Amino acid sequence: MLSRSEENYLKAIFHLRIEKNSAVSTTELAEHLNTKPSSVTDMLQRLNSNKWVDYRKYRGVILSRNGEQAALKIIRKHRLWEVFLVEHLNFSWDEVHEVAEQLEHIQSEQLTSSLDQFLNFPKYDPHGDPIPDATLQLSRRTKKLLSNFKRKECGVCIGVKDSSADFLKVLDRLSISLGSEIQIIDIEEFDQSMRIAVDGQQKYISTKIASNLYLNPI
Amino acid sequence: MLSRSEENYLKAIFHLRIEKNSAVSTTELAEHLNTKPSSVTDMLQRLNSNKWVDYRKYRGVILSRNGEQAALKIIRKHRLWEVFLVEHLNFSWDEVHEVAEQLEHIQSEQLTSSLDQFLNFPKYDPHGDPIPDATLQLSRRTKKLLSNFKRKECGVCIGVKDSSADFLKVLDRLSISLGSEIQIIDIEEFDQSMRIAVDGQQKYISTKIASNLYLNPI
DNA sequence: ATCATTTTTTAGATTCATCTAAATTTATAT
DNA sequence: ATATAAATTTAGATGAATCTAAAAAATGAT
Repeated sequence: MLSRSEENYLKAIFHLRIEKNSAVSTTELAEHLNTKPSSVTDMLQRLNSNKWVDYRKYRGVILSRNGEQAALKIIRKHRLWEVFLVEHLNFSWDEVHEVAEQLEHIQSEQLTSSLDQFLNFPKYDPHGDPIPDATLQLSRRTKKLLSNFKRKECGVCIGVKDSSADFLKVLDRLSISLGSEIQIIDIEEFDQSMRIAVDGQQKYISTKIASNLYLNPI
Repeated sequence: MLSRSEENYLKAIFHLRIEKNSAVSTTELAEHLNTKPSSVTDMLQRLNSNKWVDYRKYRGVILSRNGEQAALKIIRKHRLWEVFLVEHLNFSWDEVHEVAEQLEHIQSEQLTSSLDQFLNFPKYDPHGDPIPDATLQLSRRTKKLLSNFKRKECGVCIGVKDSSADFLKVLDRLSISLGSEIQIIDIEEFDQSMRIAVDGQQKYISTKIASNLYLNPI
């Protein structure tokens, strides 16, 4: 069985791999996990010899089939718990992450599947990220950063790229949440900042905000 | 902060202390925690130097004020999660323990108090054990083993002494659950086995069963 | 009160996950 | 192409939590 630490490594590799689409480097992992490159090397050697990852000295690491399945199981639990916390325990979307980081390590198939059922088999978590189903399949839908939209275009908010508490609080202040309908009214040539309508209400937003918000184009 | 292992020691000391009402010995702890006496000694020395327990060489251990509060917090979480699992995720009362053993270590005041509220501030868990409230106070009520009842006496089932899955399954088979009204019809002189009525239905039960079932006398 | 038995502690080793410092390999810039 | 910088790995150490084996203390039976 995987230790908690091994689980965290697999999850980190999974996430970094998606962001970059190439093998994940020791340093990246170390930064992501708040640890030192030398510790990462140690762990990668262990994970490699147990066939959870494919790791080559100096060349980075990718998940094996088993490692990917393991990572998906953890992500499934993480996101299901996030839904539970937000929908039933009144957590706000910037408060869930830390607790879900702990809950994702609970080992019980029965718990995971009952929770899934209790929540009515949700497909997306409170940040709009897809929840792997019981067979570990992920739903996919077109998502485009708001910053890539043009004047007059429209979309529904379906997720965030940066899910830091700071950013999520900004969105709360702008009354932007999952499902909000957003239309681009104008884009400032000078700095690419945008004037948008959120469910009809006009707002000004910076490029940084626009480049962290995912919309599903209408 | 306490490690998971330290938390388990404090909880074990708390439980064993209640059963015995005297200082808890190294060997008892080792048995309860499935570990070796020498490991227990090590841990007790650490817990002692951090003031979680009062431990004297060769004399056993009791919890300090802090240690007791810490133990109660863990027990509170354990029992709240048991209620959640049974009432909302359809776990049976013999399935909850193992999962609750994991969930009790999740660190989040907000989670504990929201869960408490979500469950409507339950006072007892699915085995009838009292749940410490937010101030860590335990409800108390008279409970008497069924084996100590006399002919004709009556009571309501409020808990079990042995909460092993095996015993709980026996109770399920006898349709005895928390809240069941039980009357002693007859006691066999020879072996103290009992004929009882459970919510009106007559059943035969062994002394061993009777001495593991708590009733609140009517 | 003494000795055998039981319990407990100490000493020393092991594994996991981490660290720092040094060595090595790869990448980059001229 | 080579030197310098950056990234990575290795070597050796540490602390938590455990173990086994040996030593020490407490208990209990005569």
